[in-house]
Amino acid sequence: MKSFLAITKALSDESRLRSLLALREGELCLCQIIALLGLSPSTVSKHMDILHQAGLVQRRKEGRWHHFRLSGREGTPAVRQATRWVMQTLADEPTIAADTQKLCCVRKQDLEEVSACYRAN
Amino acid sequence: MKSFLAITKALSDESRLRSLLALREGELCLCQIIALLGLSPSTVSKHMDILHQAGLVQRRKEGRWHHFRLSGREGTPAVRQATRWVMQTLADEPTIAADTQKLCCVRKQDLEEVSACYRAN
DNA sequence: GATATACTTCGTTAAATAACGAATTGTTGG
DNA sequence: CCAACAATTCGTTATTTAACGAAGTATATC
Repeated sequence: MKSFLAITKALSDESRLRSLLALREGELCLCQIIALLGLSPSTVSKHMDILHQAGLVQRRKEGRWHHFRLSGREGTPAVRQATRWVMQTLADEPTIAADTQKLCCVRKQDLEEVSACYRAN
Repeated sequence: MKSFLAITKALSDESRLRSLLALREGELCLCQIIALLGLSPSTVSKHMDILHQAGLVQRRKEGRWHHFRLSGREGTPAVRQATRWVMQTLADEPTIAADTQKLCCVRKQDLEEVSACYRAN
């Protein structure tokens, strides 16, 4: 029950849903998610921690950069089913379509560039 | 997005999850759910309203009694998928098993009896 | 029609949550 | 070693949310 509630609570925030959907196309660095959401680093870090605690995403550290990806096979059955549900239901949302656009640009940049960009704001 | 968030928010509270699971075996009257959860009528009424707004449950009024049931075929695809997920994942939870026991008794009583019981507290 | 009763609405309070910036941690490169 | 920097932790603030009881609404029964 507790772990199930961790999942539903993780899914009940728009920024976290957008982050999850953003990972559809593959791994992203925290700085890229910060650029996408336009929120402060501390806030985004917390969001990703909540998704990780719930088991919805996996993390990988490579030097200064922290990468996140969907749990996929590593997830529990509940997580896998939840992920399928979220992806299928939200894929056609306007917000998500816009994010996909934006991500397309973000992915082409160096990570250095991306973080320099949000530091400028 | 808004309607999806309505679902995830509705699912991110233990009392509401217990209520949903309780409806697995069929329709229940509000007073029966009050008896199950042991919360005040106003609180339970609010919980059921949140589940209804999210489309997860349907309501039916029969005189003084308000009955609730799972949306089933009446639900959107997102609702149906969410419901399957919840049911499959939580079916074996100890809390839910205990609720099932309790419900077994509650269902045998008259609705009159049931509400008299929580009014006593 | 009056009374009891099932539920809802409203106002209040306490706890959880999202957001931020400042300070801190850990890593890379000079 | 030190400066730059990606990310986290911490403390604060504003908003949301769960819970309750009191008052209101609607329905059955006398």
